[in-house]
Amino acid sequence: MKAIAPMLATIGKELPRGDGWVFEPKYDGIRVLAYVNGRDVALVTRNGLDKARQFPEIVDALRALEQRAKRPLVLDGEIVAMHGGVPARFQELQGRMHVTDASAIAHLRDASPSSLFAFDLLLDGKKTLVTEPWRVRRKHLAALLQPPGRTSALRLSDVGENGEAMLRTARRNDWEGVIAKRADASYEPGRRSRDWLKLKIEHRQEFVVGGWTEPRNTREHIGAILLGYYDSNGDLIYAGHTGTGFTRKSLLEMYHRLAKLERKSSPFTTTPKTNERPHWTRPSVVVEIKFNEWTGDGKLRQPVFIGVRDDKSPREVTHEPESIAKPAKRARSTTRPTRAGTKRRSRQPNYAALLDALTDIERAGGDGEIELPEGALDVSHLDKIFFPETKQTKGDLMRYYVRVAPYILPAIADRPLVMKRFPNGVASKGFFQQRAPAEAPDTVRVEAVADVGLRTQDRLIGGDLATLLYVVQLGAISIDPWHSRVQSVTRADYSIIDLDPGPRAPFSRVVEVAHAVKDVLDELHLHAVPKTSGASGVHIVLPLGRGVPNDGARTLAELIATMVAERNPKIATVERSVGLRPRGAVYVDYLQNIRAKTVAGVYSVRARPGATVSTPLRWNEINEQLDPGEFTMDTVPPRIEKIGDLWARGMKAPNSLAGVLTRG
DNA sequence: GGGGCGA
DNA sequence: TCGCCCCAACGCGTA
DNA sequence: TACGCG
Ligand SMILES: [Mn+2]
Ligand SMILES: [Mn+2]
Repeated sequence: MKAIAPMLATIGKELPRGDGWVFEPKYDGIRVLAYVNGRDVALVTRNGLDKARQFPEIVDALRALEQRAKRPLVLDGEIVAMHGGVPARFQELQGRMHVTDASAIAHLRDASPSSLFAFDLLLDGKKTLVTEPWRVRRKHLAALLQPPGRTSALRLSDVGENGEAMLRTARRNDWEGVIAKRADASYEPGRRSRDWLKLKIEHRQEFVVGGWTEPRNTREHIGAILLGYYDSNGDLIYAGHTGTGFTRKSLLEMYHRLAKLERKSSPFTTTPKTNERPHWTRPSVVVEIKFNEWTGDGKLRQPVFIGVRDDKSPREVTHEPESIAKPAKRARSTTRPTRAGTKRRSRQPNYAALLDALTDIERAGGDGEIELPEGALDVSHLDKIFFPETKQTKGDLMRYYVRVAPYILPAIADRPLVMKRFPNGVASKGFFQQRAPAEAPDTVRVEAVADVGLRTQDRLIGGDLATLLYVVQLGAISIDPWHSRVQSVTRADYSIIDLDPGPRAPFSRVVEVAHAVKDVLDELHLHAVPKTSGASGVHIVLPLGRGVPNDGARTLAELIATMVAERNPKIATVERSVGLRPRGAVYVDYLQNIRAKTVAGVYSVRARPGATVSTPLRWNEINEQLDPGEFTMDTVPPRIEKIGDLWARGMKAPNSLAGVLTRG
């Protein structure tokens, strides 16, 4: 098949007036022409690269189309990352653009699926459609893709006649913009035509990277990349620099990419002055940049790195004219001045005084400093609502952990902590953090913990009050400790049977399975502490002696879990495939007993409405009346006062594994 | 929540 | 000074 | 060796 160059759009400055225009979303992905015949599928980018290998699901869909149509086809469209069944932003495609490893491609196909949104048809069998008006081509395309697939990797692009409405939808859904097309226009391969208008609602375009600057402080590899575009004389004009928008990974990738291209002299016609020491490169990497506006002197305001584009050649990168975007409005600041907190002195942890100090700080504006046995700790935003349903604040959470400190601290002593942080409360999205922040005060315990490979990673280690309250200050709601201690991360000191109710399993089913576990434990002469998970499950935890490797803990849990599942196949399963589990069964998960895996620790609050707590139980409390929702931040401290620390009591004596082993 | 970064 | 952005990633069982 | 799972 002969290669065709795609038709290109001109930047539109306003919505075109008059009839005869149609409007499509500006899909935010990779523009490709799809060549399909009985033998082959090619997905050719504007740069002439074939991306078929990277997007097998699209190739399969096109093959299936060819099987039905039984004729060669050439489609024009955009490869778009899909997120929850709807088109996502270009960033989501990043991970797939450059992958060449076959197994990685196969994995990504499901992990981050993509679709080809077809918006034009250039060849239909022997019939060339490029000279036909858009209207006719669209009709052929729609007929070809009948019925329109909604879940497939090949979809018909949206189109509408109402430009205003399409633009509103675009703004609401955070699209990049809208493409206006003349309904009676033919397809002009390779031309940037005025019959297609690109209406951009945000400032975004490609730039050529001409170098990078040294990082400052704790930043790694690269401070900022230096950006430019070509003017009509072929001069590379410096347009600004940006260091935001990178993940740790994309920053490292950019560094590797640029380091290979380093050269002595600046590629810019006029060498820019940079804040940090510059490194110059051959101008061959093209990046997509989002920015607020062009400044008066032709620089970018607030540029943000979006991704690398290898589907555009550097020479194509020019200063694109303004479209219909307006500079984003500055959001009003919501922070308020900080106030000095109450300072108190104590060598011993004086819990009552600490509770008072936290209350004072919360009432006095939320920010302050507390005095702990390990030293001072800054806290802030204690008045922020973390649990909207119950109106409990970050201060409430911190006071809870102070109250249970005598019980939770020994339980997490020497254990690496994984944080799931919710700086804005349970209603907003949280994020995991493994690494100890570089800026952690030296009152908190940070240690270099051996990784799986030959490296180490700085992690927070539990056991003291400063570290506990520091992670809460960072927005961690639950406390998630490793099953092993820093002294010996390869050896677990407890083994966990994790009862996870399936979607249709009531809590009473969990109770039944917990009983079944208890029966097996009794038979094997093992003892364990049951606790609510704080969510909808139960954890049953067996203390181990020293010297049990992680896989020993797993094997023990596996043995018990398997026996439980075999004896109670209707209500308990160890089947890992969700689809194969019996309806309403409880998943008896023994696979949490693995290095660096965590379950919510004992006495940990969970990031769920109601601030429920993972609470140790007496076996006789596990009955039909048990309601895990009763154990909350408010009810657990008085419960401990009343019945004591069931965890410490139950975990004191390690199990003897002799009986288990002799059993075969 | 807090640091790096841009402006 | 403010606004924006990032902040993880793997071993296992099954086929 | 790949895929789904937590
Ligand atoms: Mn669980
Ligand atoms: Mn689980």
